[in-house]
Amino acid sequence: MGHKGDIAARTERAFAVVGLGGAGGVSLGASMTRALGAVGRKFRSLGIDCEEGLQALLPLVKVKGSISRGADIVATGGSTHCSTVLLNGTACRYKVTESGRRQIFTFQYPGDFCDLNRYVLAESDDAVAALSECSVGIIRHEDLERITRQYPEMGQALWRNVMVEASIFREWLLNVGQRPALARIANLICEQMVRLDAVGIDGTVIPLTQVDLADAAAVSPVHMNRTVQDLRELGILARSSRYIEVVHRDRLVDIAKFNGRYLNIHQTTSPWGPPRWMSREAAPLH
Amino acid sequence: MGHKGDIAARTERAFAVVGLGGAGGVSLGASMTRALGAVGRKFRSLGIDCEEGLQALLPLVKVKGSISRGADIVATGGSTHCSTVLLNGTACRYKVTESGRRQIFTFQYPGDFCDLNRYVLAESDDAVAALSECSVGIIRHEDLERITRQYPEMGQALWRNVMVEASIFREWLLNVGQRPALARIANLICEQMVRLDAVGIDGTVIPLTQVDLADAAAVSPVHMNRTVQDLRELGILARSSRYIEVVHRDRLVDIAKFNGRYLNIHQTTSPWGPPRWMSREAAPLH
DNA sequence: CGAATAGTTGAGGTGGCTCAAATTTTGTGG
DNA sequence: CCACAAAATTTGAGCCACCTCAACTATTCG
Repeated sequence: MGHKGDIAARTERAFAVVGLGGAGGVSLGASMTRALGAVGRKFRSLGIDCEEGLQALLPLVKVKGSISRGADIVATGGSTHCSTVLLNGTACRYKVTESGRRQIFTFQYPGDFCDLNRYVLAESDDAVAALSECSVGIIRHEDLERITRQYPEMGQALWRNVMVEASIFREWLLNVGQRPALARIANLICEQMVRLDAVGIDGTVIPLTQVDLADAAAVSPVHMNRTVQDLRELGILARSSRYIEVVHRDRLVDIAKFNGRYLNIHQTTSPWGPPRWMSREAAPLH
Repeated sequence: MGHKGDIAARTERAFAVVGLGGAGGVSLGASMTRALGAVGRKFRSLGIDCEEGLQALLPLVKVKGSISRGADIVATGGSTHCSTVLLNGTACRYKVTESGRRQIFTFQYPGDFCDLNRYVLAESDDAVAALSECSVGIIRHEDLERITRQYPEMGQALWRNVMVEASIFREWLLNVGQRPALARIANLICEQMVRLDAVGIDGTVIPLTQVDLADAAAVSPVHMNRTVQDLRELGILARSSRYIEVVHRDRLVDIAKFNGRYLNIHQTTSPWGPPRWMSREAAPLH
């Protein structure tokens, strides 16, 4: 308990000092600290408690700048010498068919790596687009290499990160392939709640439009809209525009029959209580 | 050219000698050599040319035995101290919804690792089932660890393997989410052709039933059947039972608008000519 | 040769799609 | 702060790709 907060605090402090060297103004410094803090939280959600490694890694993240909604953060294509981290905002990984239809593979939140696959594979045919104003950082592959050599736990975290991503793809495939629209959409929303909470963002407010969700759930925007309205009438979602607001978590989890084990989240930074979402036939606690 | 065959030959020799110690009878020995050879071909398809590493790895693969169609090779659940390799037969990775619907995530062929994710993640909620009589081998995680420490290239190969798997999941999600049944099924079949060829198995004969394919493409068995019949009438598939036989590769690739880049296959063991499937808007060759 | 599995066929139903237009919300420049 | 443009959401209507159910046939295997 005290332990968690402890590490978080030390992590942020480390950044304020090392990352910015005390040079920036108050406002920039604060936002930077918060931004890099997301990376720290992400690592913690992966079950890594290697403060030293984190302190070594984070100063190597160079803030690259801001990208506006609709623009690509990472484009299709060949290898690069560095990888991208989302520091602020919401993004999505996607691909487009020959006939122009877009499928979103995963949503990305602060702390998420955008193109770790390129670190290994060089060639990649998917892209990452900003779904809101985003700020991103980059880290050079050689730096990443050095860190993982020096702090094996950090390398493990990256492995886990990749594995969890793959696990998300599989769950989505199950979701899109086998569940009817309502359950499918409910599942999708549940996942976003949990993942947002895991990096310390309030999961009841999901920063995605209905159109974004439609491309993720593989339903038409029209049908997404109708389903959202159904969920509102059930008292589960709130009447909000440009984002989804969950007002009745439990009932949503119930409709979805959601089980978040596939996310492999180890610890939660969420101040919104214990991870109830794991409830369903989850942990062998007693 | 000569190079390829060279390595393959040496690999097989290494096995016959090291793996079996010259102890087994002719028939068992030969099938063993062939089985482990698949693992070698798999590594080569990943673009790894580390013969030493392979020679070190392969003797550590213990043949575990035979599993019959329908049975699970790897069940849902917690961590193990070893990973499983498919040596012979066809398998699939899958998961089932709360309402009993099955989604297949990928098909697996000789040489494929079944549960590399458990090496990293401990917990995994998907399973691997045999789709034919399968023989599998196991390798202990500590051995894997030693090998990858000693031969970094081998570790790279495992990374790549995981990344390519994830890439397949994404493509399938695009496929299931955004393409109509005919194109979807054509894509699916194209992928199997290419992947089989890549490990030296004739890709024109795909060892999958229509039911298996249906659970992968997320269409009902009835609709799969009707689509297969359509493809037959187009002269693309042959009239065959319990497997799919492709008689007109190019036309299938054309219907699918298939582009196999996402498979990241580096070299091909296939004696059936150059990888034409890569043709479509593929490499910047000239 | 029977039992099981895989494939085939017909008929009827529907979940979700497309098209198209209206309305609301948000962002932008003046 | 307003007016306009752009983006997001909403609504209605018609339709069709694919589904389910159910029975029948062909194949495989013990």
